[in-house]
Amino acid sequence: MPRPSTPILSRDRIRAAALEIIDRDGLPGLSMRRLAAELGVQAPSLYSHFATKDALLDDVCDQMMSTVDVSDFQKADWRTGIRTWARSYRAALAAHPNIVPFLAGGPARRDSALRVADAVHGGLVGAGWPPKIATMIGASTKYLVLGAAIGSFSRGFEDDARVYNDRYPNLSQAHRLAEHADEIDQGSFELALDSFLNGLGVLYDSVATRGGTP
Amino acid sequence: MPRPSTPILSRDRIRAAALEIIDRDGLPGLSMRRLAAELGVQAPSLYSHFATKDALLDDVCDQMMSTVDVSDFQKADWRTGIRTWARSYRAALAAHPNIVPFLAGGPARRDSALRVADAVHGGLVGAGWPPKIATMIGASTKYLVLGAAIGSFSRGFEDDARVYNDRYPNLSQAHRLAEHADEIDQGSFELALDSFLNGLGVLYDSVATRGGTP
DNA sequence: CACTATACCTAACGCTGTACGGTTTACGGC
DNA sequence: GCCGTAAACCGTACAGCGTTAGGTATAGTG
Repeated sequence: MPRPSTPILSRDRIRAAALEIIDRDGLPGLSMRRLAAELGVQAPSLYSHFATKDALLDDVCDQMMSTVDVSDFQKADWRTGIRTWARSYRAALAAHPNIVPFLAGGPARRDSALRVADAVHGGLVGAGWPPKIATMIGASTKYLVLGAAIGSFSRGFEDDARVYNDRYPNLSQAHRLAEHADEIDQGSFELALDSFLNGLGVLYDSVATRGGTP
Repeated sequence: MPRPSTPILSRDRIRAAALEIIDRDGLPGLSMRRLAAELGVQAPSLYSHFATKDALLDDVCDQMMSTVDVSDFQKADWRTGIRTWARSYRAALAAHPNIVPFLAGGPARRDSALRVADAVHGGLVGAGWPPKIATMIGASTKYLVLGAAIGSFSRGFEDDARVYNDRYPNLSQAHRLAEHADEIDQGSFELALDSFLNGLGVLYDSVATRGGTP
């Protein structure tokens, strides 16, 4: 079966199938053969559309990042800009947590990542932050989002209460974390974001160079 | 060459060699065969000491986490407790950044991780934080540290200035980030930690149940 | 001195990413 | 309408992966 009359594959279809497998079976569950099988095709055929597996994963990540919203840096004050950015960023990663370890490792040279970095830095400097600090605020926020996406805190604990009772008296309730994992993870993220922004507010008053939107 | 008169391998030696390879060649650079070769041994021999590769990596992580310092939760106020914990945590990860994606993915059921979680939660509750918020503070801090360790912000940018100038005006200086990567990453982490703690201070005054060390 | 557990070995299985070359079809130019 | 080229599949194959099974000689134990 050589070249088919209407193409079976397309970059979009491959991307979508790959993301589906990753969501369902985890990052190690994705192999080129399994992906190909799911698409009704042989593994090497995928290489007509993507140079390597990593290139495919890069593309999947790029697609995810395109939903990150940095528009508030131009429409609102810097706090709202950061908040909207961070929340949409986290939401994008939380929707596909299994790919985050790959995404986090890769460089920021992808187009969509640069688009975001540009908007963030521009927004902060425009609001009066010194460039050096603006860079660090961008980095800090990224840390928070990546960390929240990669290390679902609550899911790390066993459900079995007996593990904790004897030796870790302060963790006597830890086995119940898993039940409310999502709420706790989300609450922790919001707490961190709020506290971070509050703390930045104090700094802003002492270093901002011109009166942007405080 | 069957059983040697004096053992060639030991869990310690294997762990150390594995970490060395990971630091030098990255996480994908570690294979059981290469590790064995470096130890002057055949790959299956390693399975006399570790059940699987993941078990070995778990052990490496556990060893790294043993240097995390939570003693200030008992010796000082909660801010200092968090600060010392977060800094030693970050330092432990920054010393071996290549293993962080694995470490972050794994569960928190390892002994050293539970020891830390217990001390953190106990320290915060003891200082007057409501248990629910104490949990979230622990999670938030972990997010920050993991994110800072996994996503070295500055290293994500190309050195080539031309990449940015045309399309990303706000990133005109981005190519110089790599030069000062370490300082910027450290500075960003400290900025986030400071702001986070400052923000928490405000919250503390309104929710703490008894007057710990404010 | 015999017995067993240990700590290495070799061989092999099924899996991985991917390079190669073959085959048929779709498409643009004459 | 024919032809050359590029595209999009196929099958085969290779090196390397984690891991299992079974062999062998030594160390330690009764």
